[in-house]
Amino acid sequence: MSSVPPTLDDVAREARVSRSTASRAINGGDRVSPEAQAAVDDAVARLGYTPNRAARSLVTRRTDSIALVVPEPDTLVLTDPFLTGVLRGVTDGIAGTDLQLVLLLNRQGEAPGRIARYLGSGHVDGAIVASHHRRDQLEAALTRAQLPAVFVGRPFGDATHHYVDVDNIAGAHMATQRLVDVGRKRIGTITGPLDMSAGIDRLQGWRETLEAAGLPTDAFVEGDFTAIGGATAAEKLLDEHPDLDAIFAVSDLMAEGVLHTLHARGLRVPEDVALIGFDDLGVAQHTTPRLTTVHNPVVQTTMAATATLLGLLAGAPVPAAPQIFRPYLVEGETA
Amino acid sequence: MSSVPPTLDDVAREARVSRSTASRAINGGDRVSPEAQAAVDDAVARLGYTPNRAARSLVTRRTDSIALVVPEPDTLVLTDPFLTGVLRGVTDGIAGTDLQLVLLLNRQGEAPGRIARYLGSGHVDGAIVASHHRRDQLEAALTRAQLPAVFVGRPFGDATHHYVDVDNIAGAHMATQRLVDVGRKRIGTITGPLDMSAGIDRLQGWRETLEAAGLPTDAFVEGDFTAIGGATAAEKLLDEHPDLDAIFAVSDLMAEGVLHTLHARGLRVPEDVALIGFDDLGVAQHTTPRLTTVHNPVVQTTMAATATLLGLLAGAPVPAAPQIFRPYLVEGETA
DNA sequence: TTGTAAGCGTTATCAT
DNA sequence: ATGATAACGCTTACAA
Repeated sequence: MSSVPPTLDDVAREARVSRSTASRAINGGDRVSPEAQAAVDDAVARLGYTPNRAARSLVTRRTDSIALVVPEPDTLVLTDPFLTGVLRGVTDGIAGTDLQLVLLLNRQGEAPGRIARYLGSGHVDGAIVASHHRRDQLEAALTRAQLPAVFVGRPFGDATHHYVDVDNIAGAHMATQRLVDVGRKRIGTITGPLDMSAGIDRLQGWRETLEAAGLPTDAFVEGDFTAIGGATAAEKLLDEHPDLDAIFAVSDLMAEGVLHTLHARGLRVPEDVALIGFDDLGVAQHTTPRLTTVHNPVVQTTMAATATLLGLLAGAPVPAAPQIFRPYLVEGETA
Repeated sequence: MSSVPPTLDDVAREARVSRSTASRAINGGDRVSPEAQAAVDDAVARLGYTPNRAARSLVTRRTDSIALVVPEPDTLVLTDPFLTGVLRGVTDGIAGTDLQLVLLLNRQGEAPGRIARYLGSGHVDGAIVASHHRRDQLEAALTRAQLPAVFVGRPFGDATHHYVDVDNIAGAHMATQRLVDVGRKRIGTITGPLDMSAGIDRLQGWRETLEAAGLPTDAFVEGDFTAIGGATAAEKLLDEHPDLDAIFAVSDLMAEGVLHTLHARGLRVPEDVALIGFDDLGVAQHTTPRLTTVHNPVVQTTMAATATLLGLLAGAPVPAAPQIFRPYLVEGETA
């Protein structure tokens, strides 16, 4: 009942072995006699011993923890189902391991660099990066720190970073093609942030599809992946292009906002304006009318990223190419 | 460009001072000459030095990190806006500090005790516990470990743990009273898990209000805070009590499920059955019709919990009583 | 198989 | 104000 936690020395004393033997018994038990092993196990149980990670990490140079980095300037993203999916993917991905998850979020009005500094100072063995913007200097920091890392979503720099992604271009193509197929001629889009690869790629998918169909590609407004942002962008888009008969909002949250704007303007969906979203992470099923969308396998994607990171940490050979997951169209009532 | 990170010794050498002086200069700079300070600052910048936390923590016996513990057996809670709010509250609460956040989630089908063990072994300086169930032995583990901790939501054991809470009884009262006020006579409830204090308290608030109004308190079914669970519970509730003219679902997610069930049965809301939820964390505004609910100030509550924890860590005097935040009714179209 | 001893990178104590 | 020096709790050669 002492106030200070027991140390390895205490265990060794209790088990009447040397500290080294105790250590060996505790870590896998290689080269320890059955008797010693039993004695140590006993002592550990009696004392309620649990190794001091700081001390261990000091000598092993491992921390047994990984970071989930979300360098998102907007705290509201926490509300985004995408992030929830990422979190889920990472926790599922490290289930069964002894790894701890350290959450590195950008903080309200905080000087940049804190995250980079943290990553650089050996407090974690590796990192999963999600919701990554072009401007944050994470990629450079990661390279500098030589920290094993896997991005969820294609990073920007030279192809030195590992990543896993959903095929955003294909997804945007599916969505846009659907609108073309149902006979829409004037198809606008509300993009994601254009400093994120998901934003860029989905815009590209939309544009290429329209070009292939011989339709105009001038109607787009940049959005921010939030519902309110989607509503606002829709106002702008409709003001500039009142003749639109379809909108592809590249996230369901934004599509929800668009729905709101369309409703406010008395436009019927899909009769007047067809609408299609992207993500299918729970939001689409709950809108009225139910949103047609493109399923984004985030959990799967993030689990793959985590698996890759674990491989990296284990010294596995570097995978040749990134894993790219395929999205698919989900029928709703809006397109 | 060496592969190993620079150590304090490197800095000291570079700055031409002793390691002790370097250390002092880095930590607050008490009792260091301006020259020495400058030299060290310079060296730190040149070398890109950042202290090794493990080493530091080994001697200071602090880890500069706190845990957010979510001992929730169901991984799906990650989707719950409540959790999102908690996460938000904690990150906001530690903004401006140097604290790191370690996320401790229950993992799919994992032996219990891992979290307790982790908390007990000095890897974090303190903990915020949310979504706590009676059965998990966290409280005991926390006491045993003498780890500073603050619960978000009243814990069960003897009153030894700090906590912050929303006044669930009052919130449930507001909701139920509203239903009474609009003339409903047969008011059922879908409770939260009854091994959680939020579940227990909201049920109590409902019951007391009905008793005071001279109405029956037999119509309740236990729910699980999820939308699907809410839908299922509503089926059961309506089967058992077809005469209900109002339902209080103690979370908006569950209320959403109830809405679905009512709709499926051709019951109009609020004409046939009035409905009121609890939380107001984004869900209520997006249902059709818009849900009447009770605002739950989670972010605020969790920030308070975090502030309390920081105080504890700083050795502040123990607050006499838990902070209890007050919910309030939010008008919608369903009651 | 076991134990001895040497660090891992910091901070803290105590002379100077 | 500064600098030796001794911990902190652990793992890991290396020797026995």
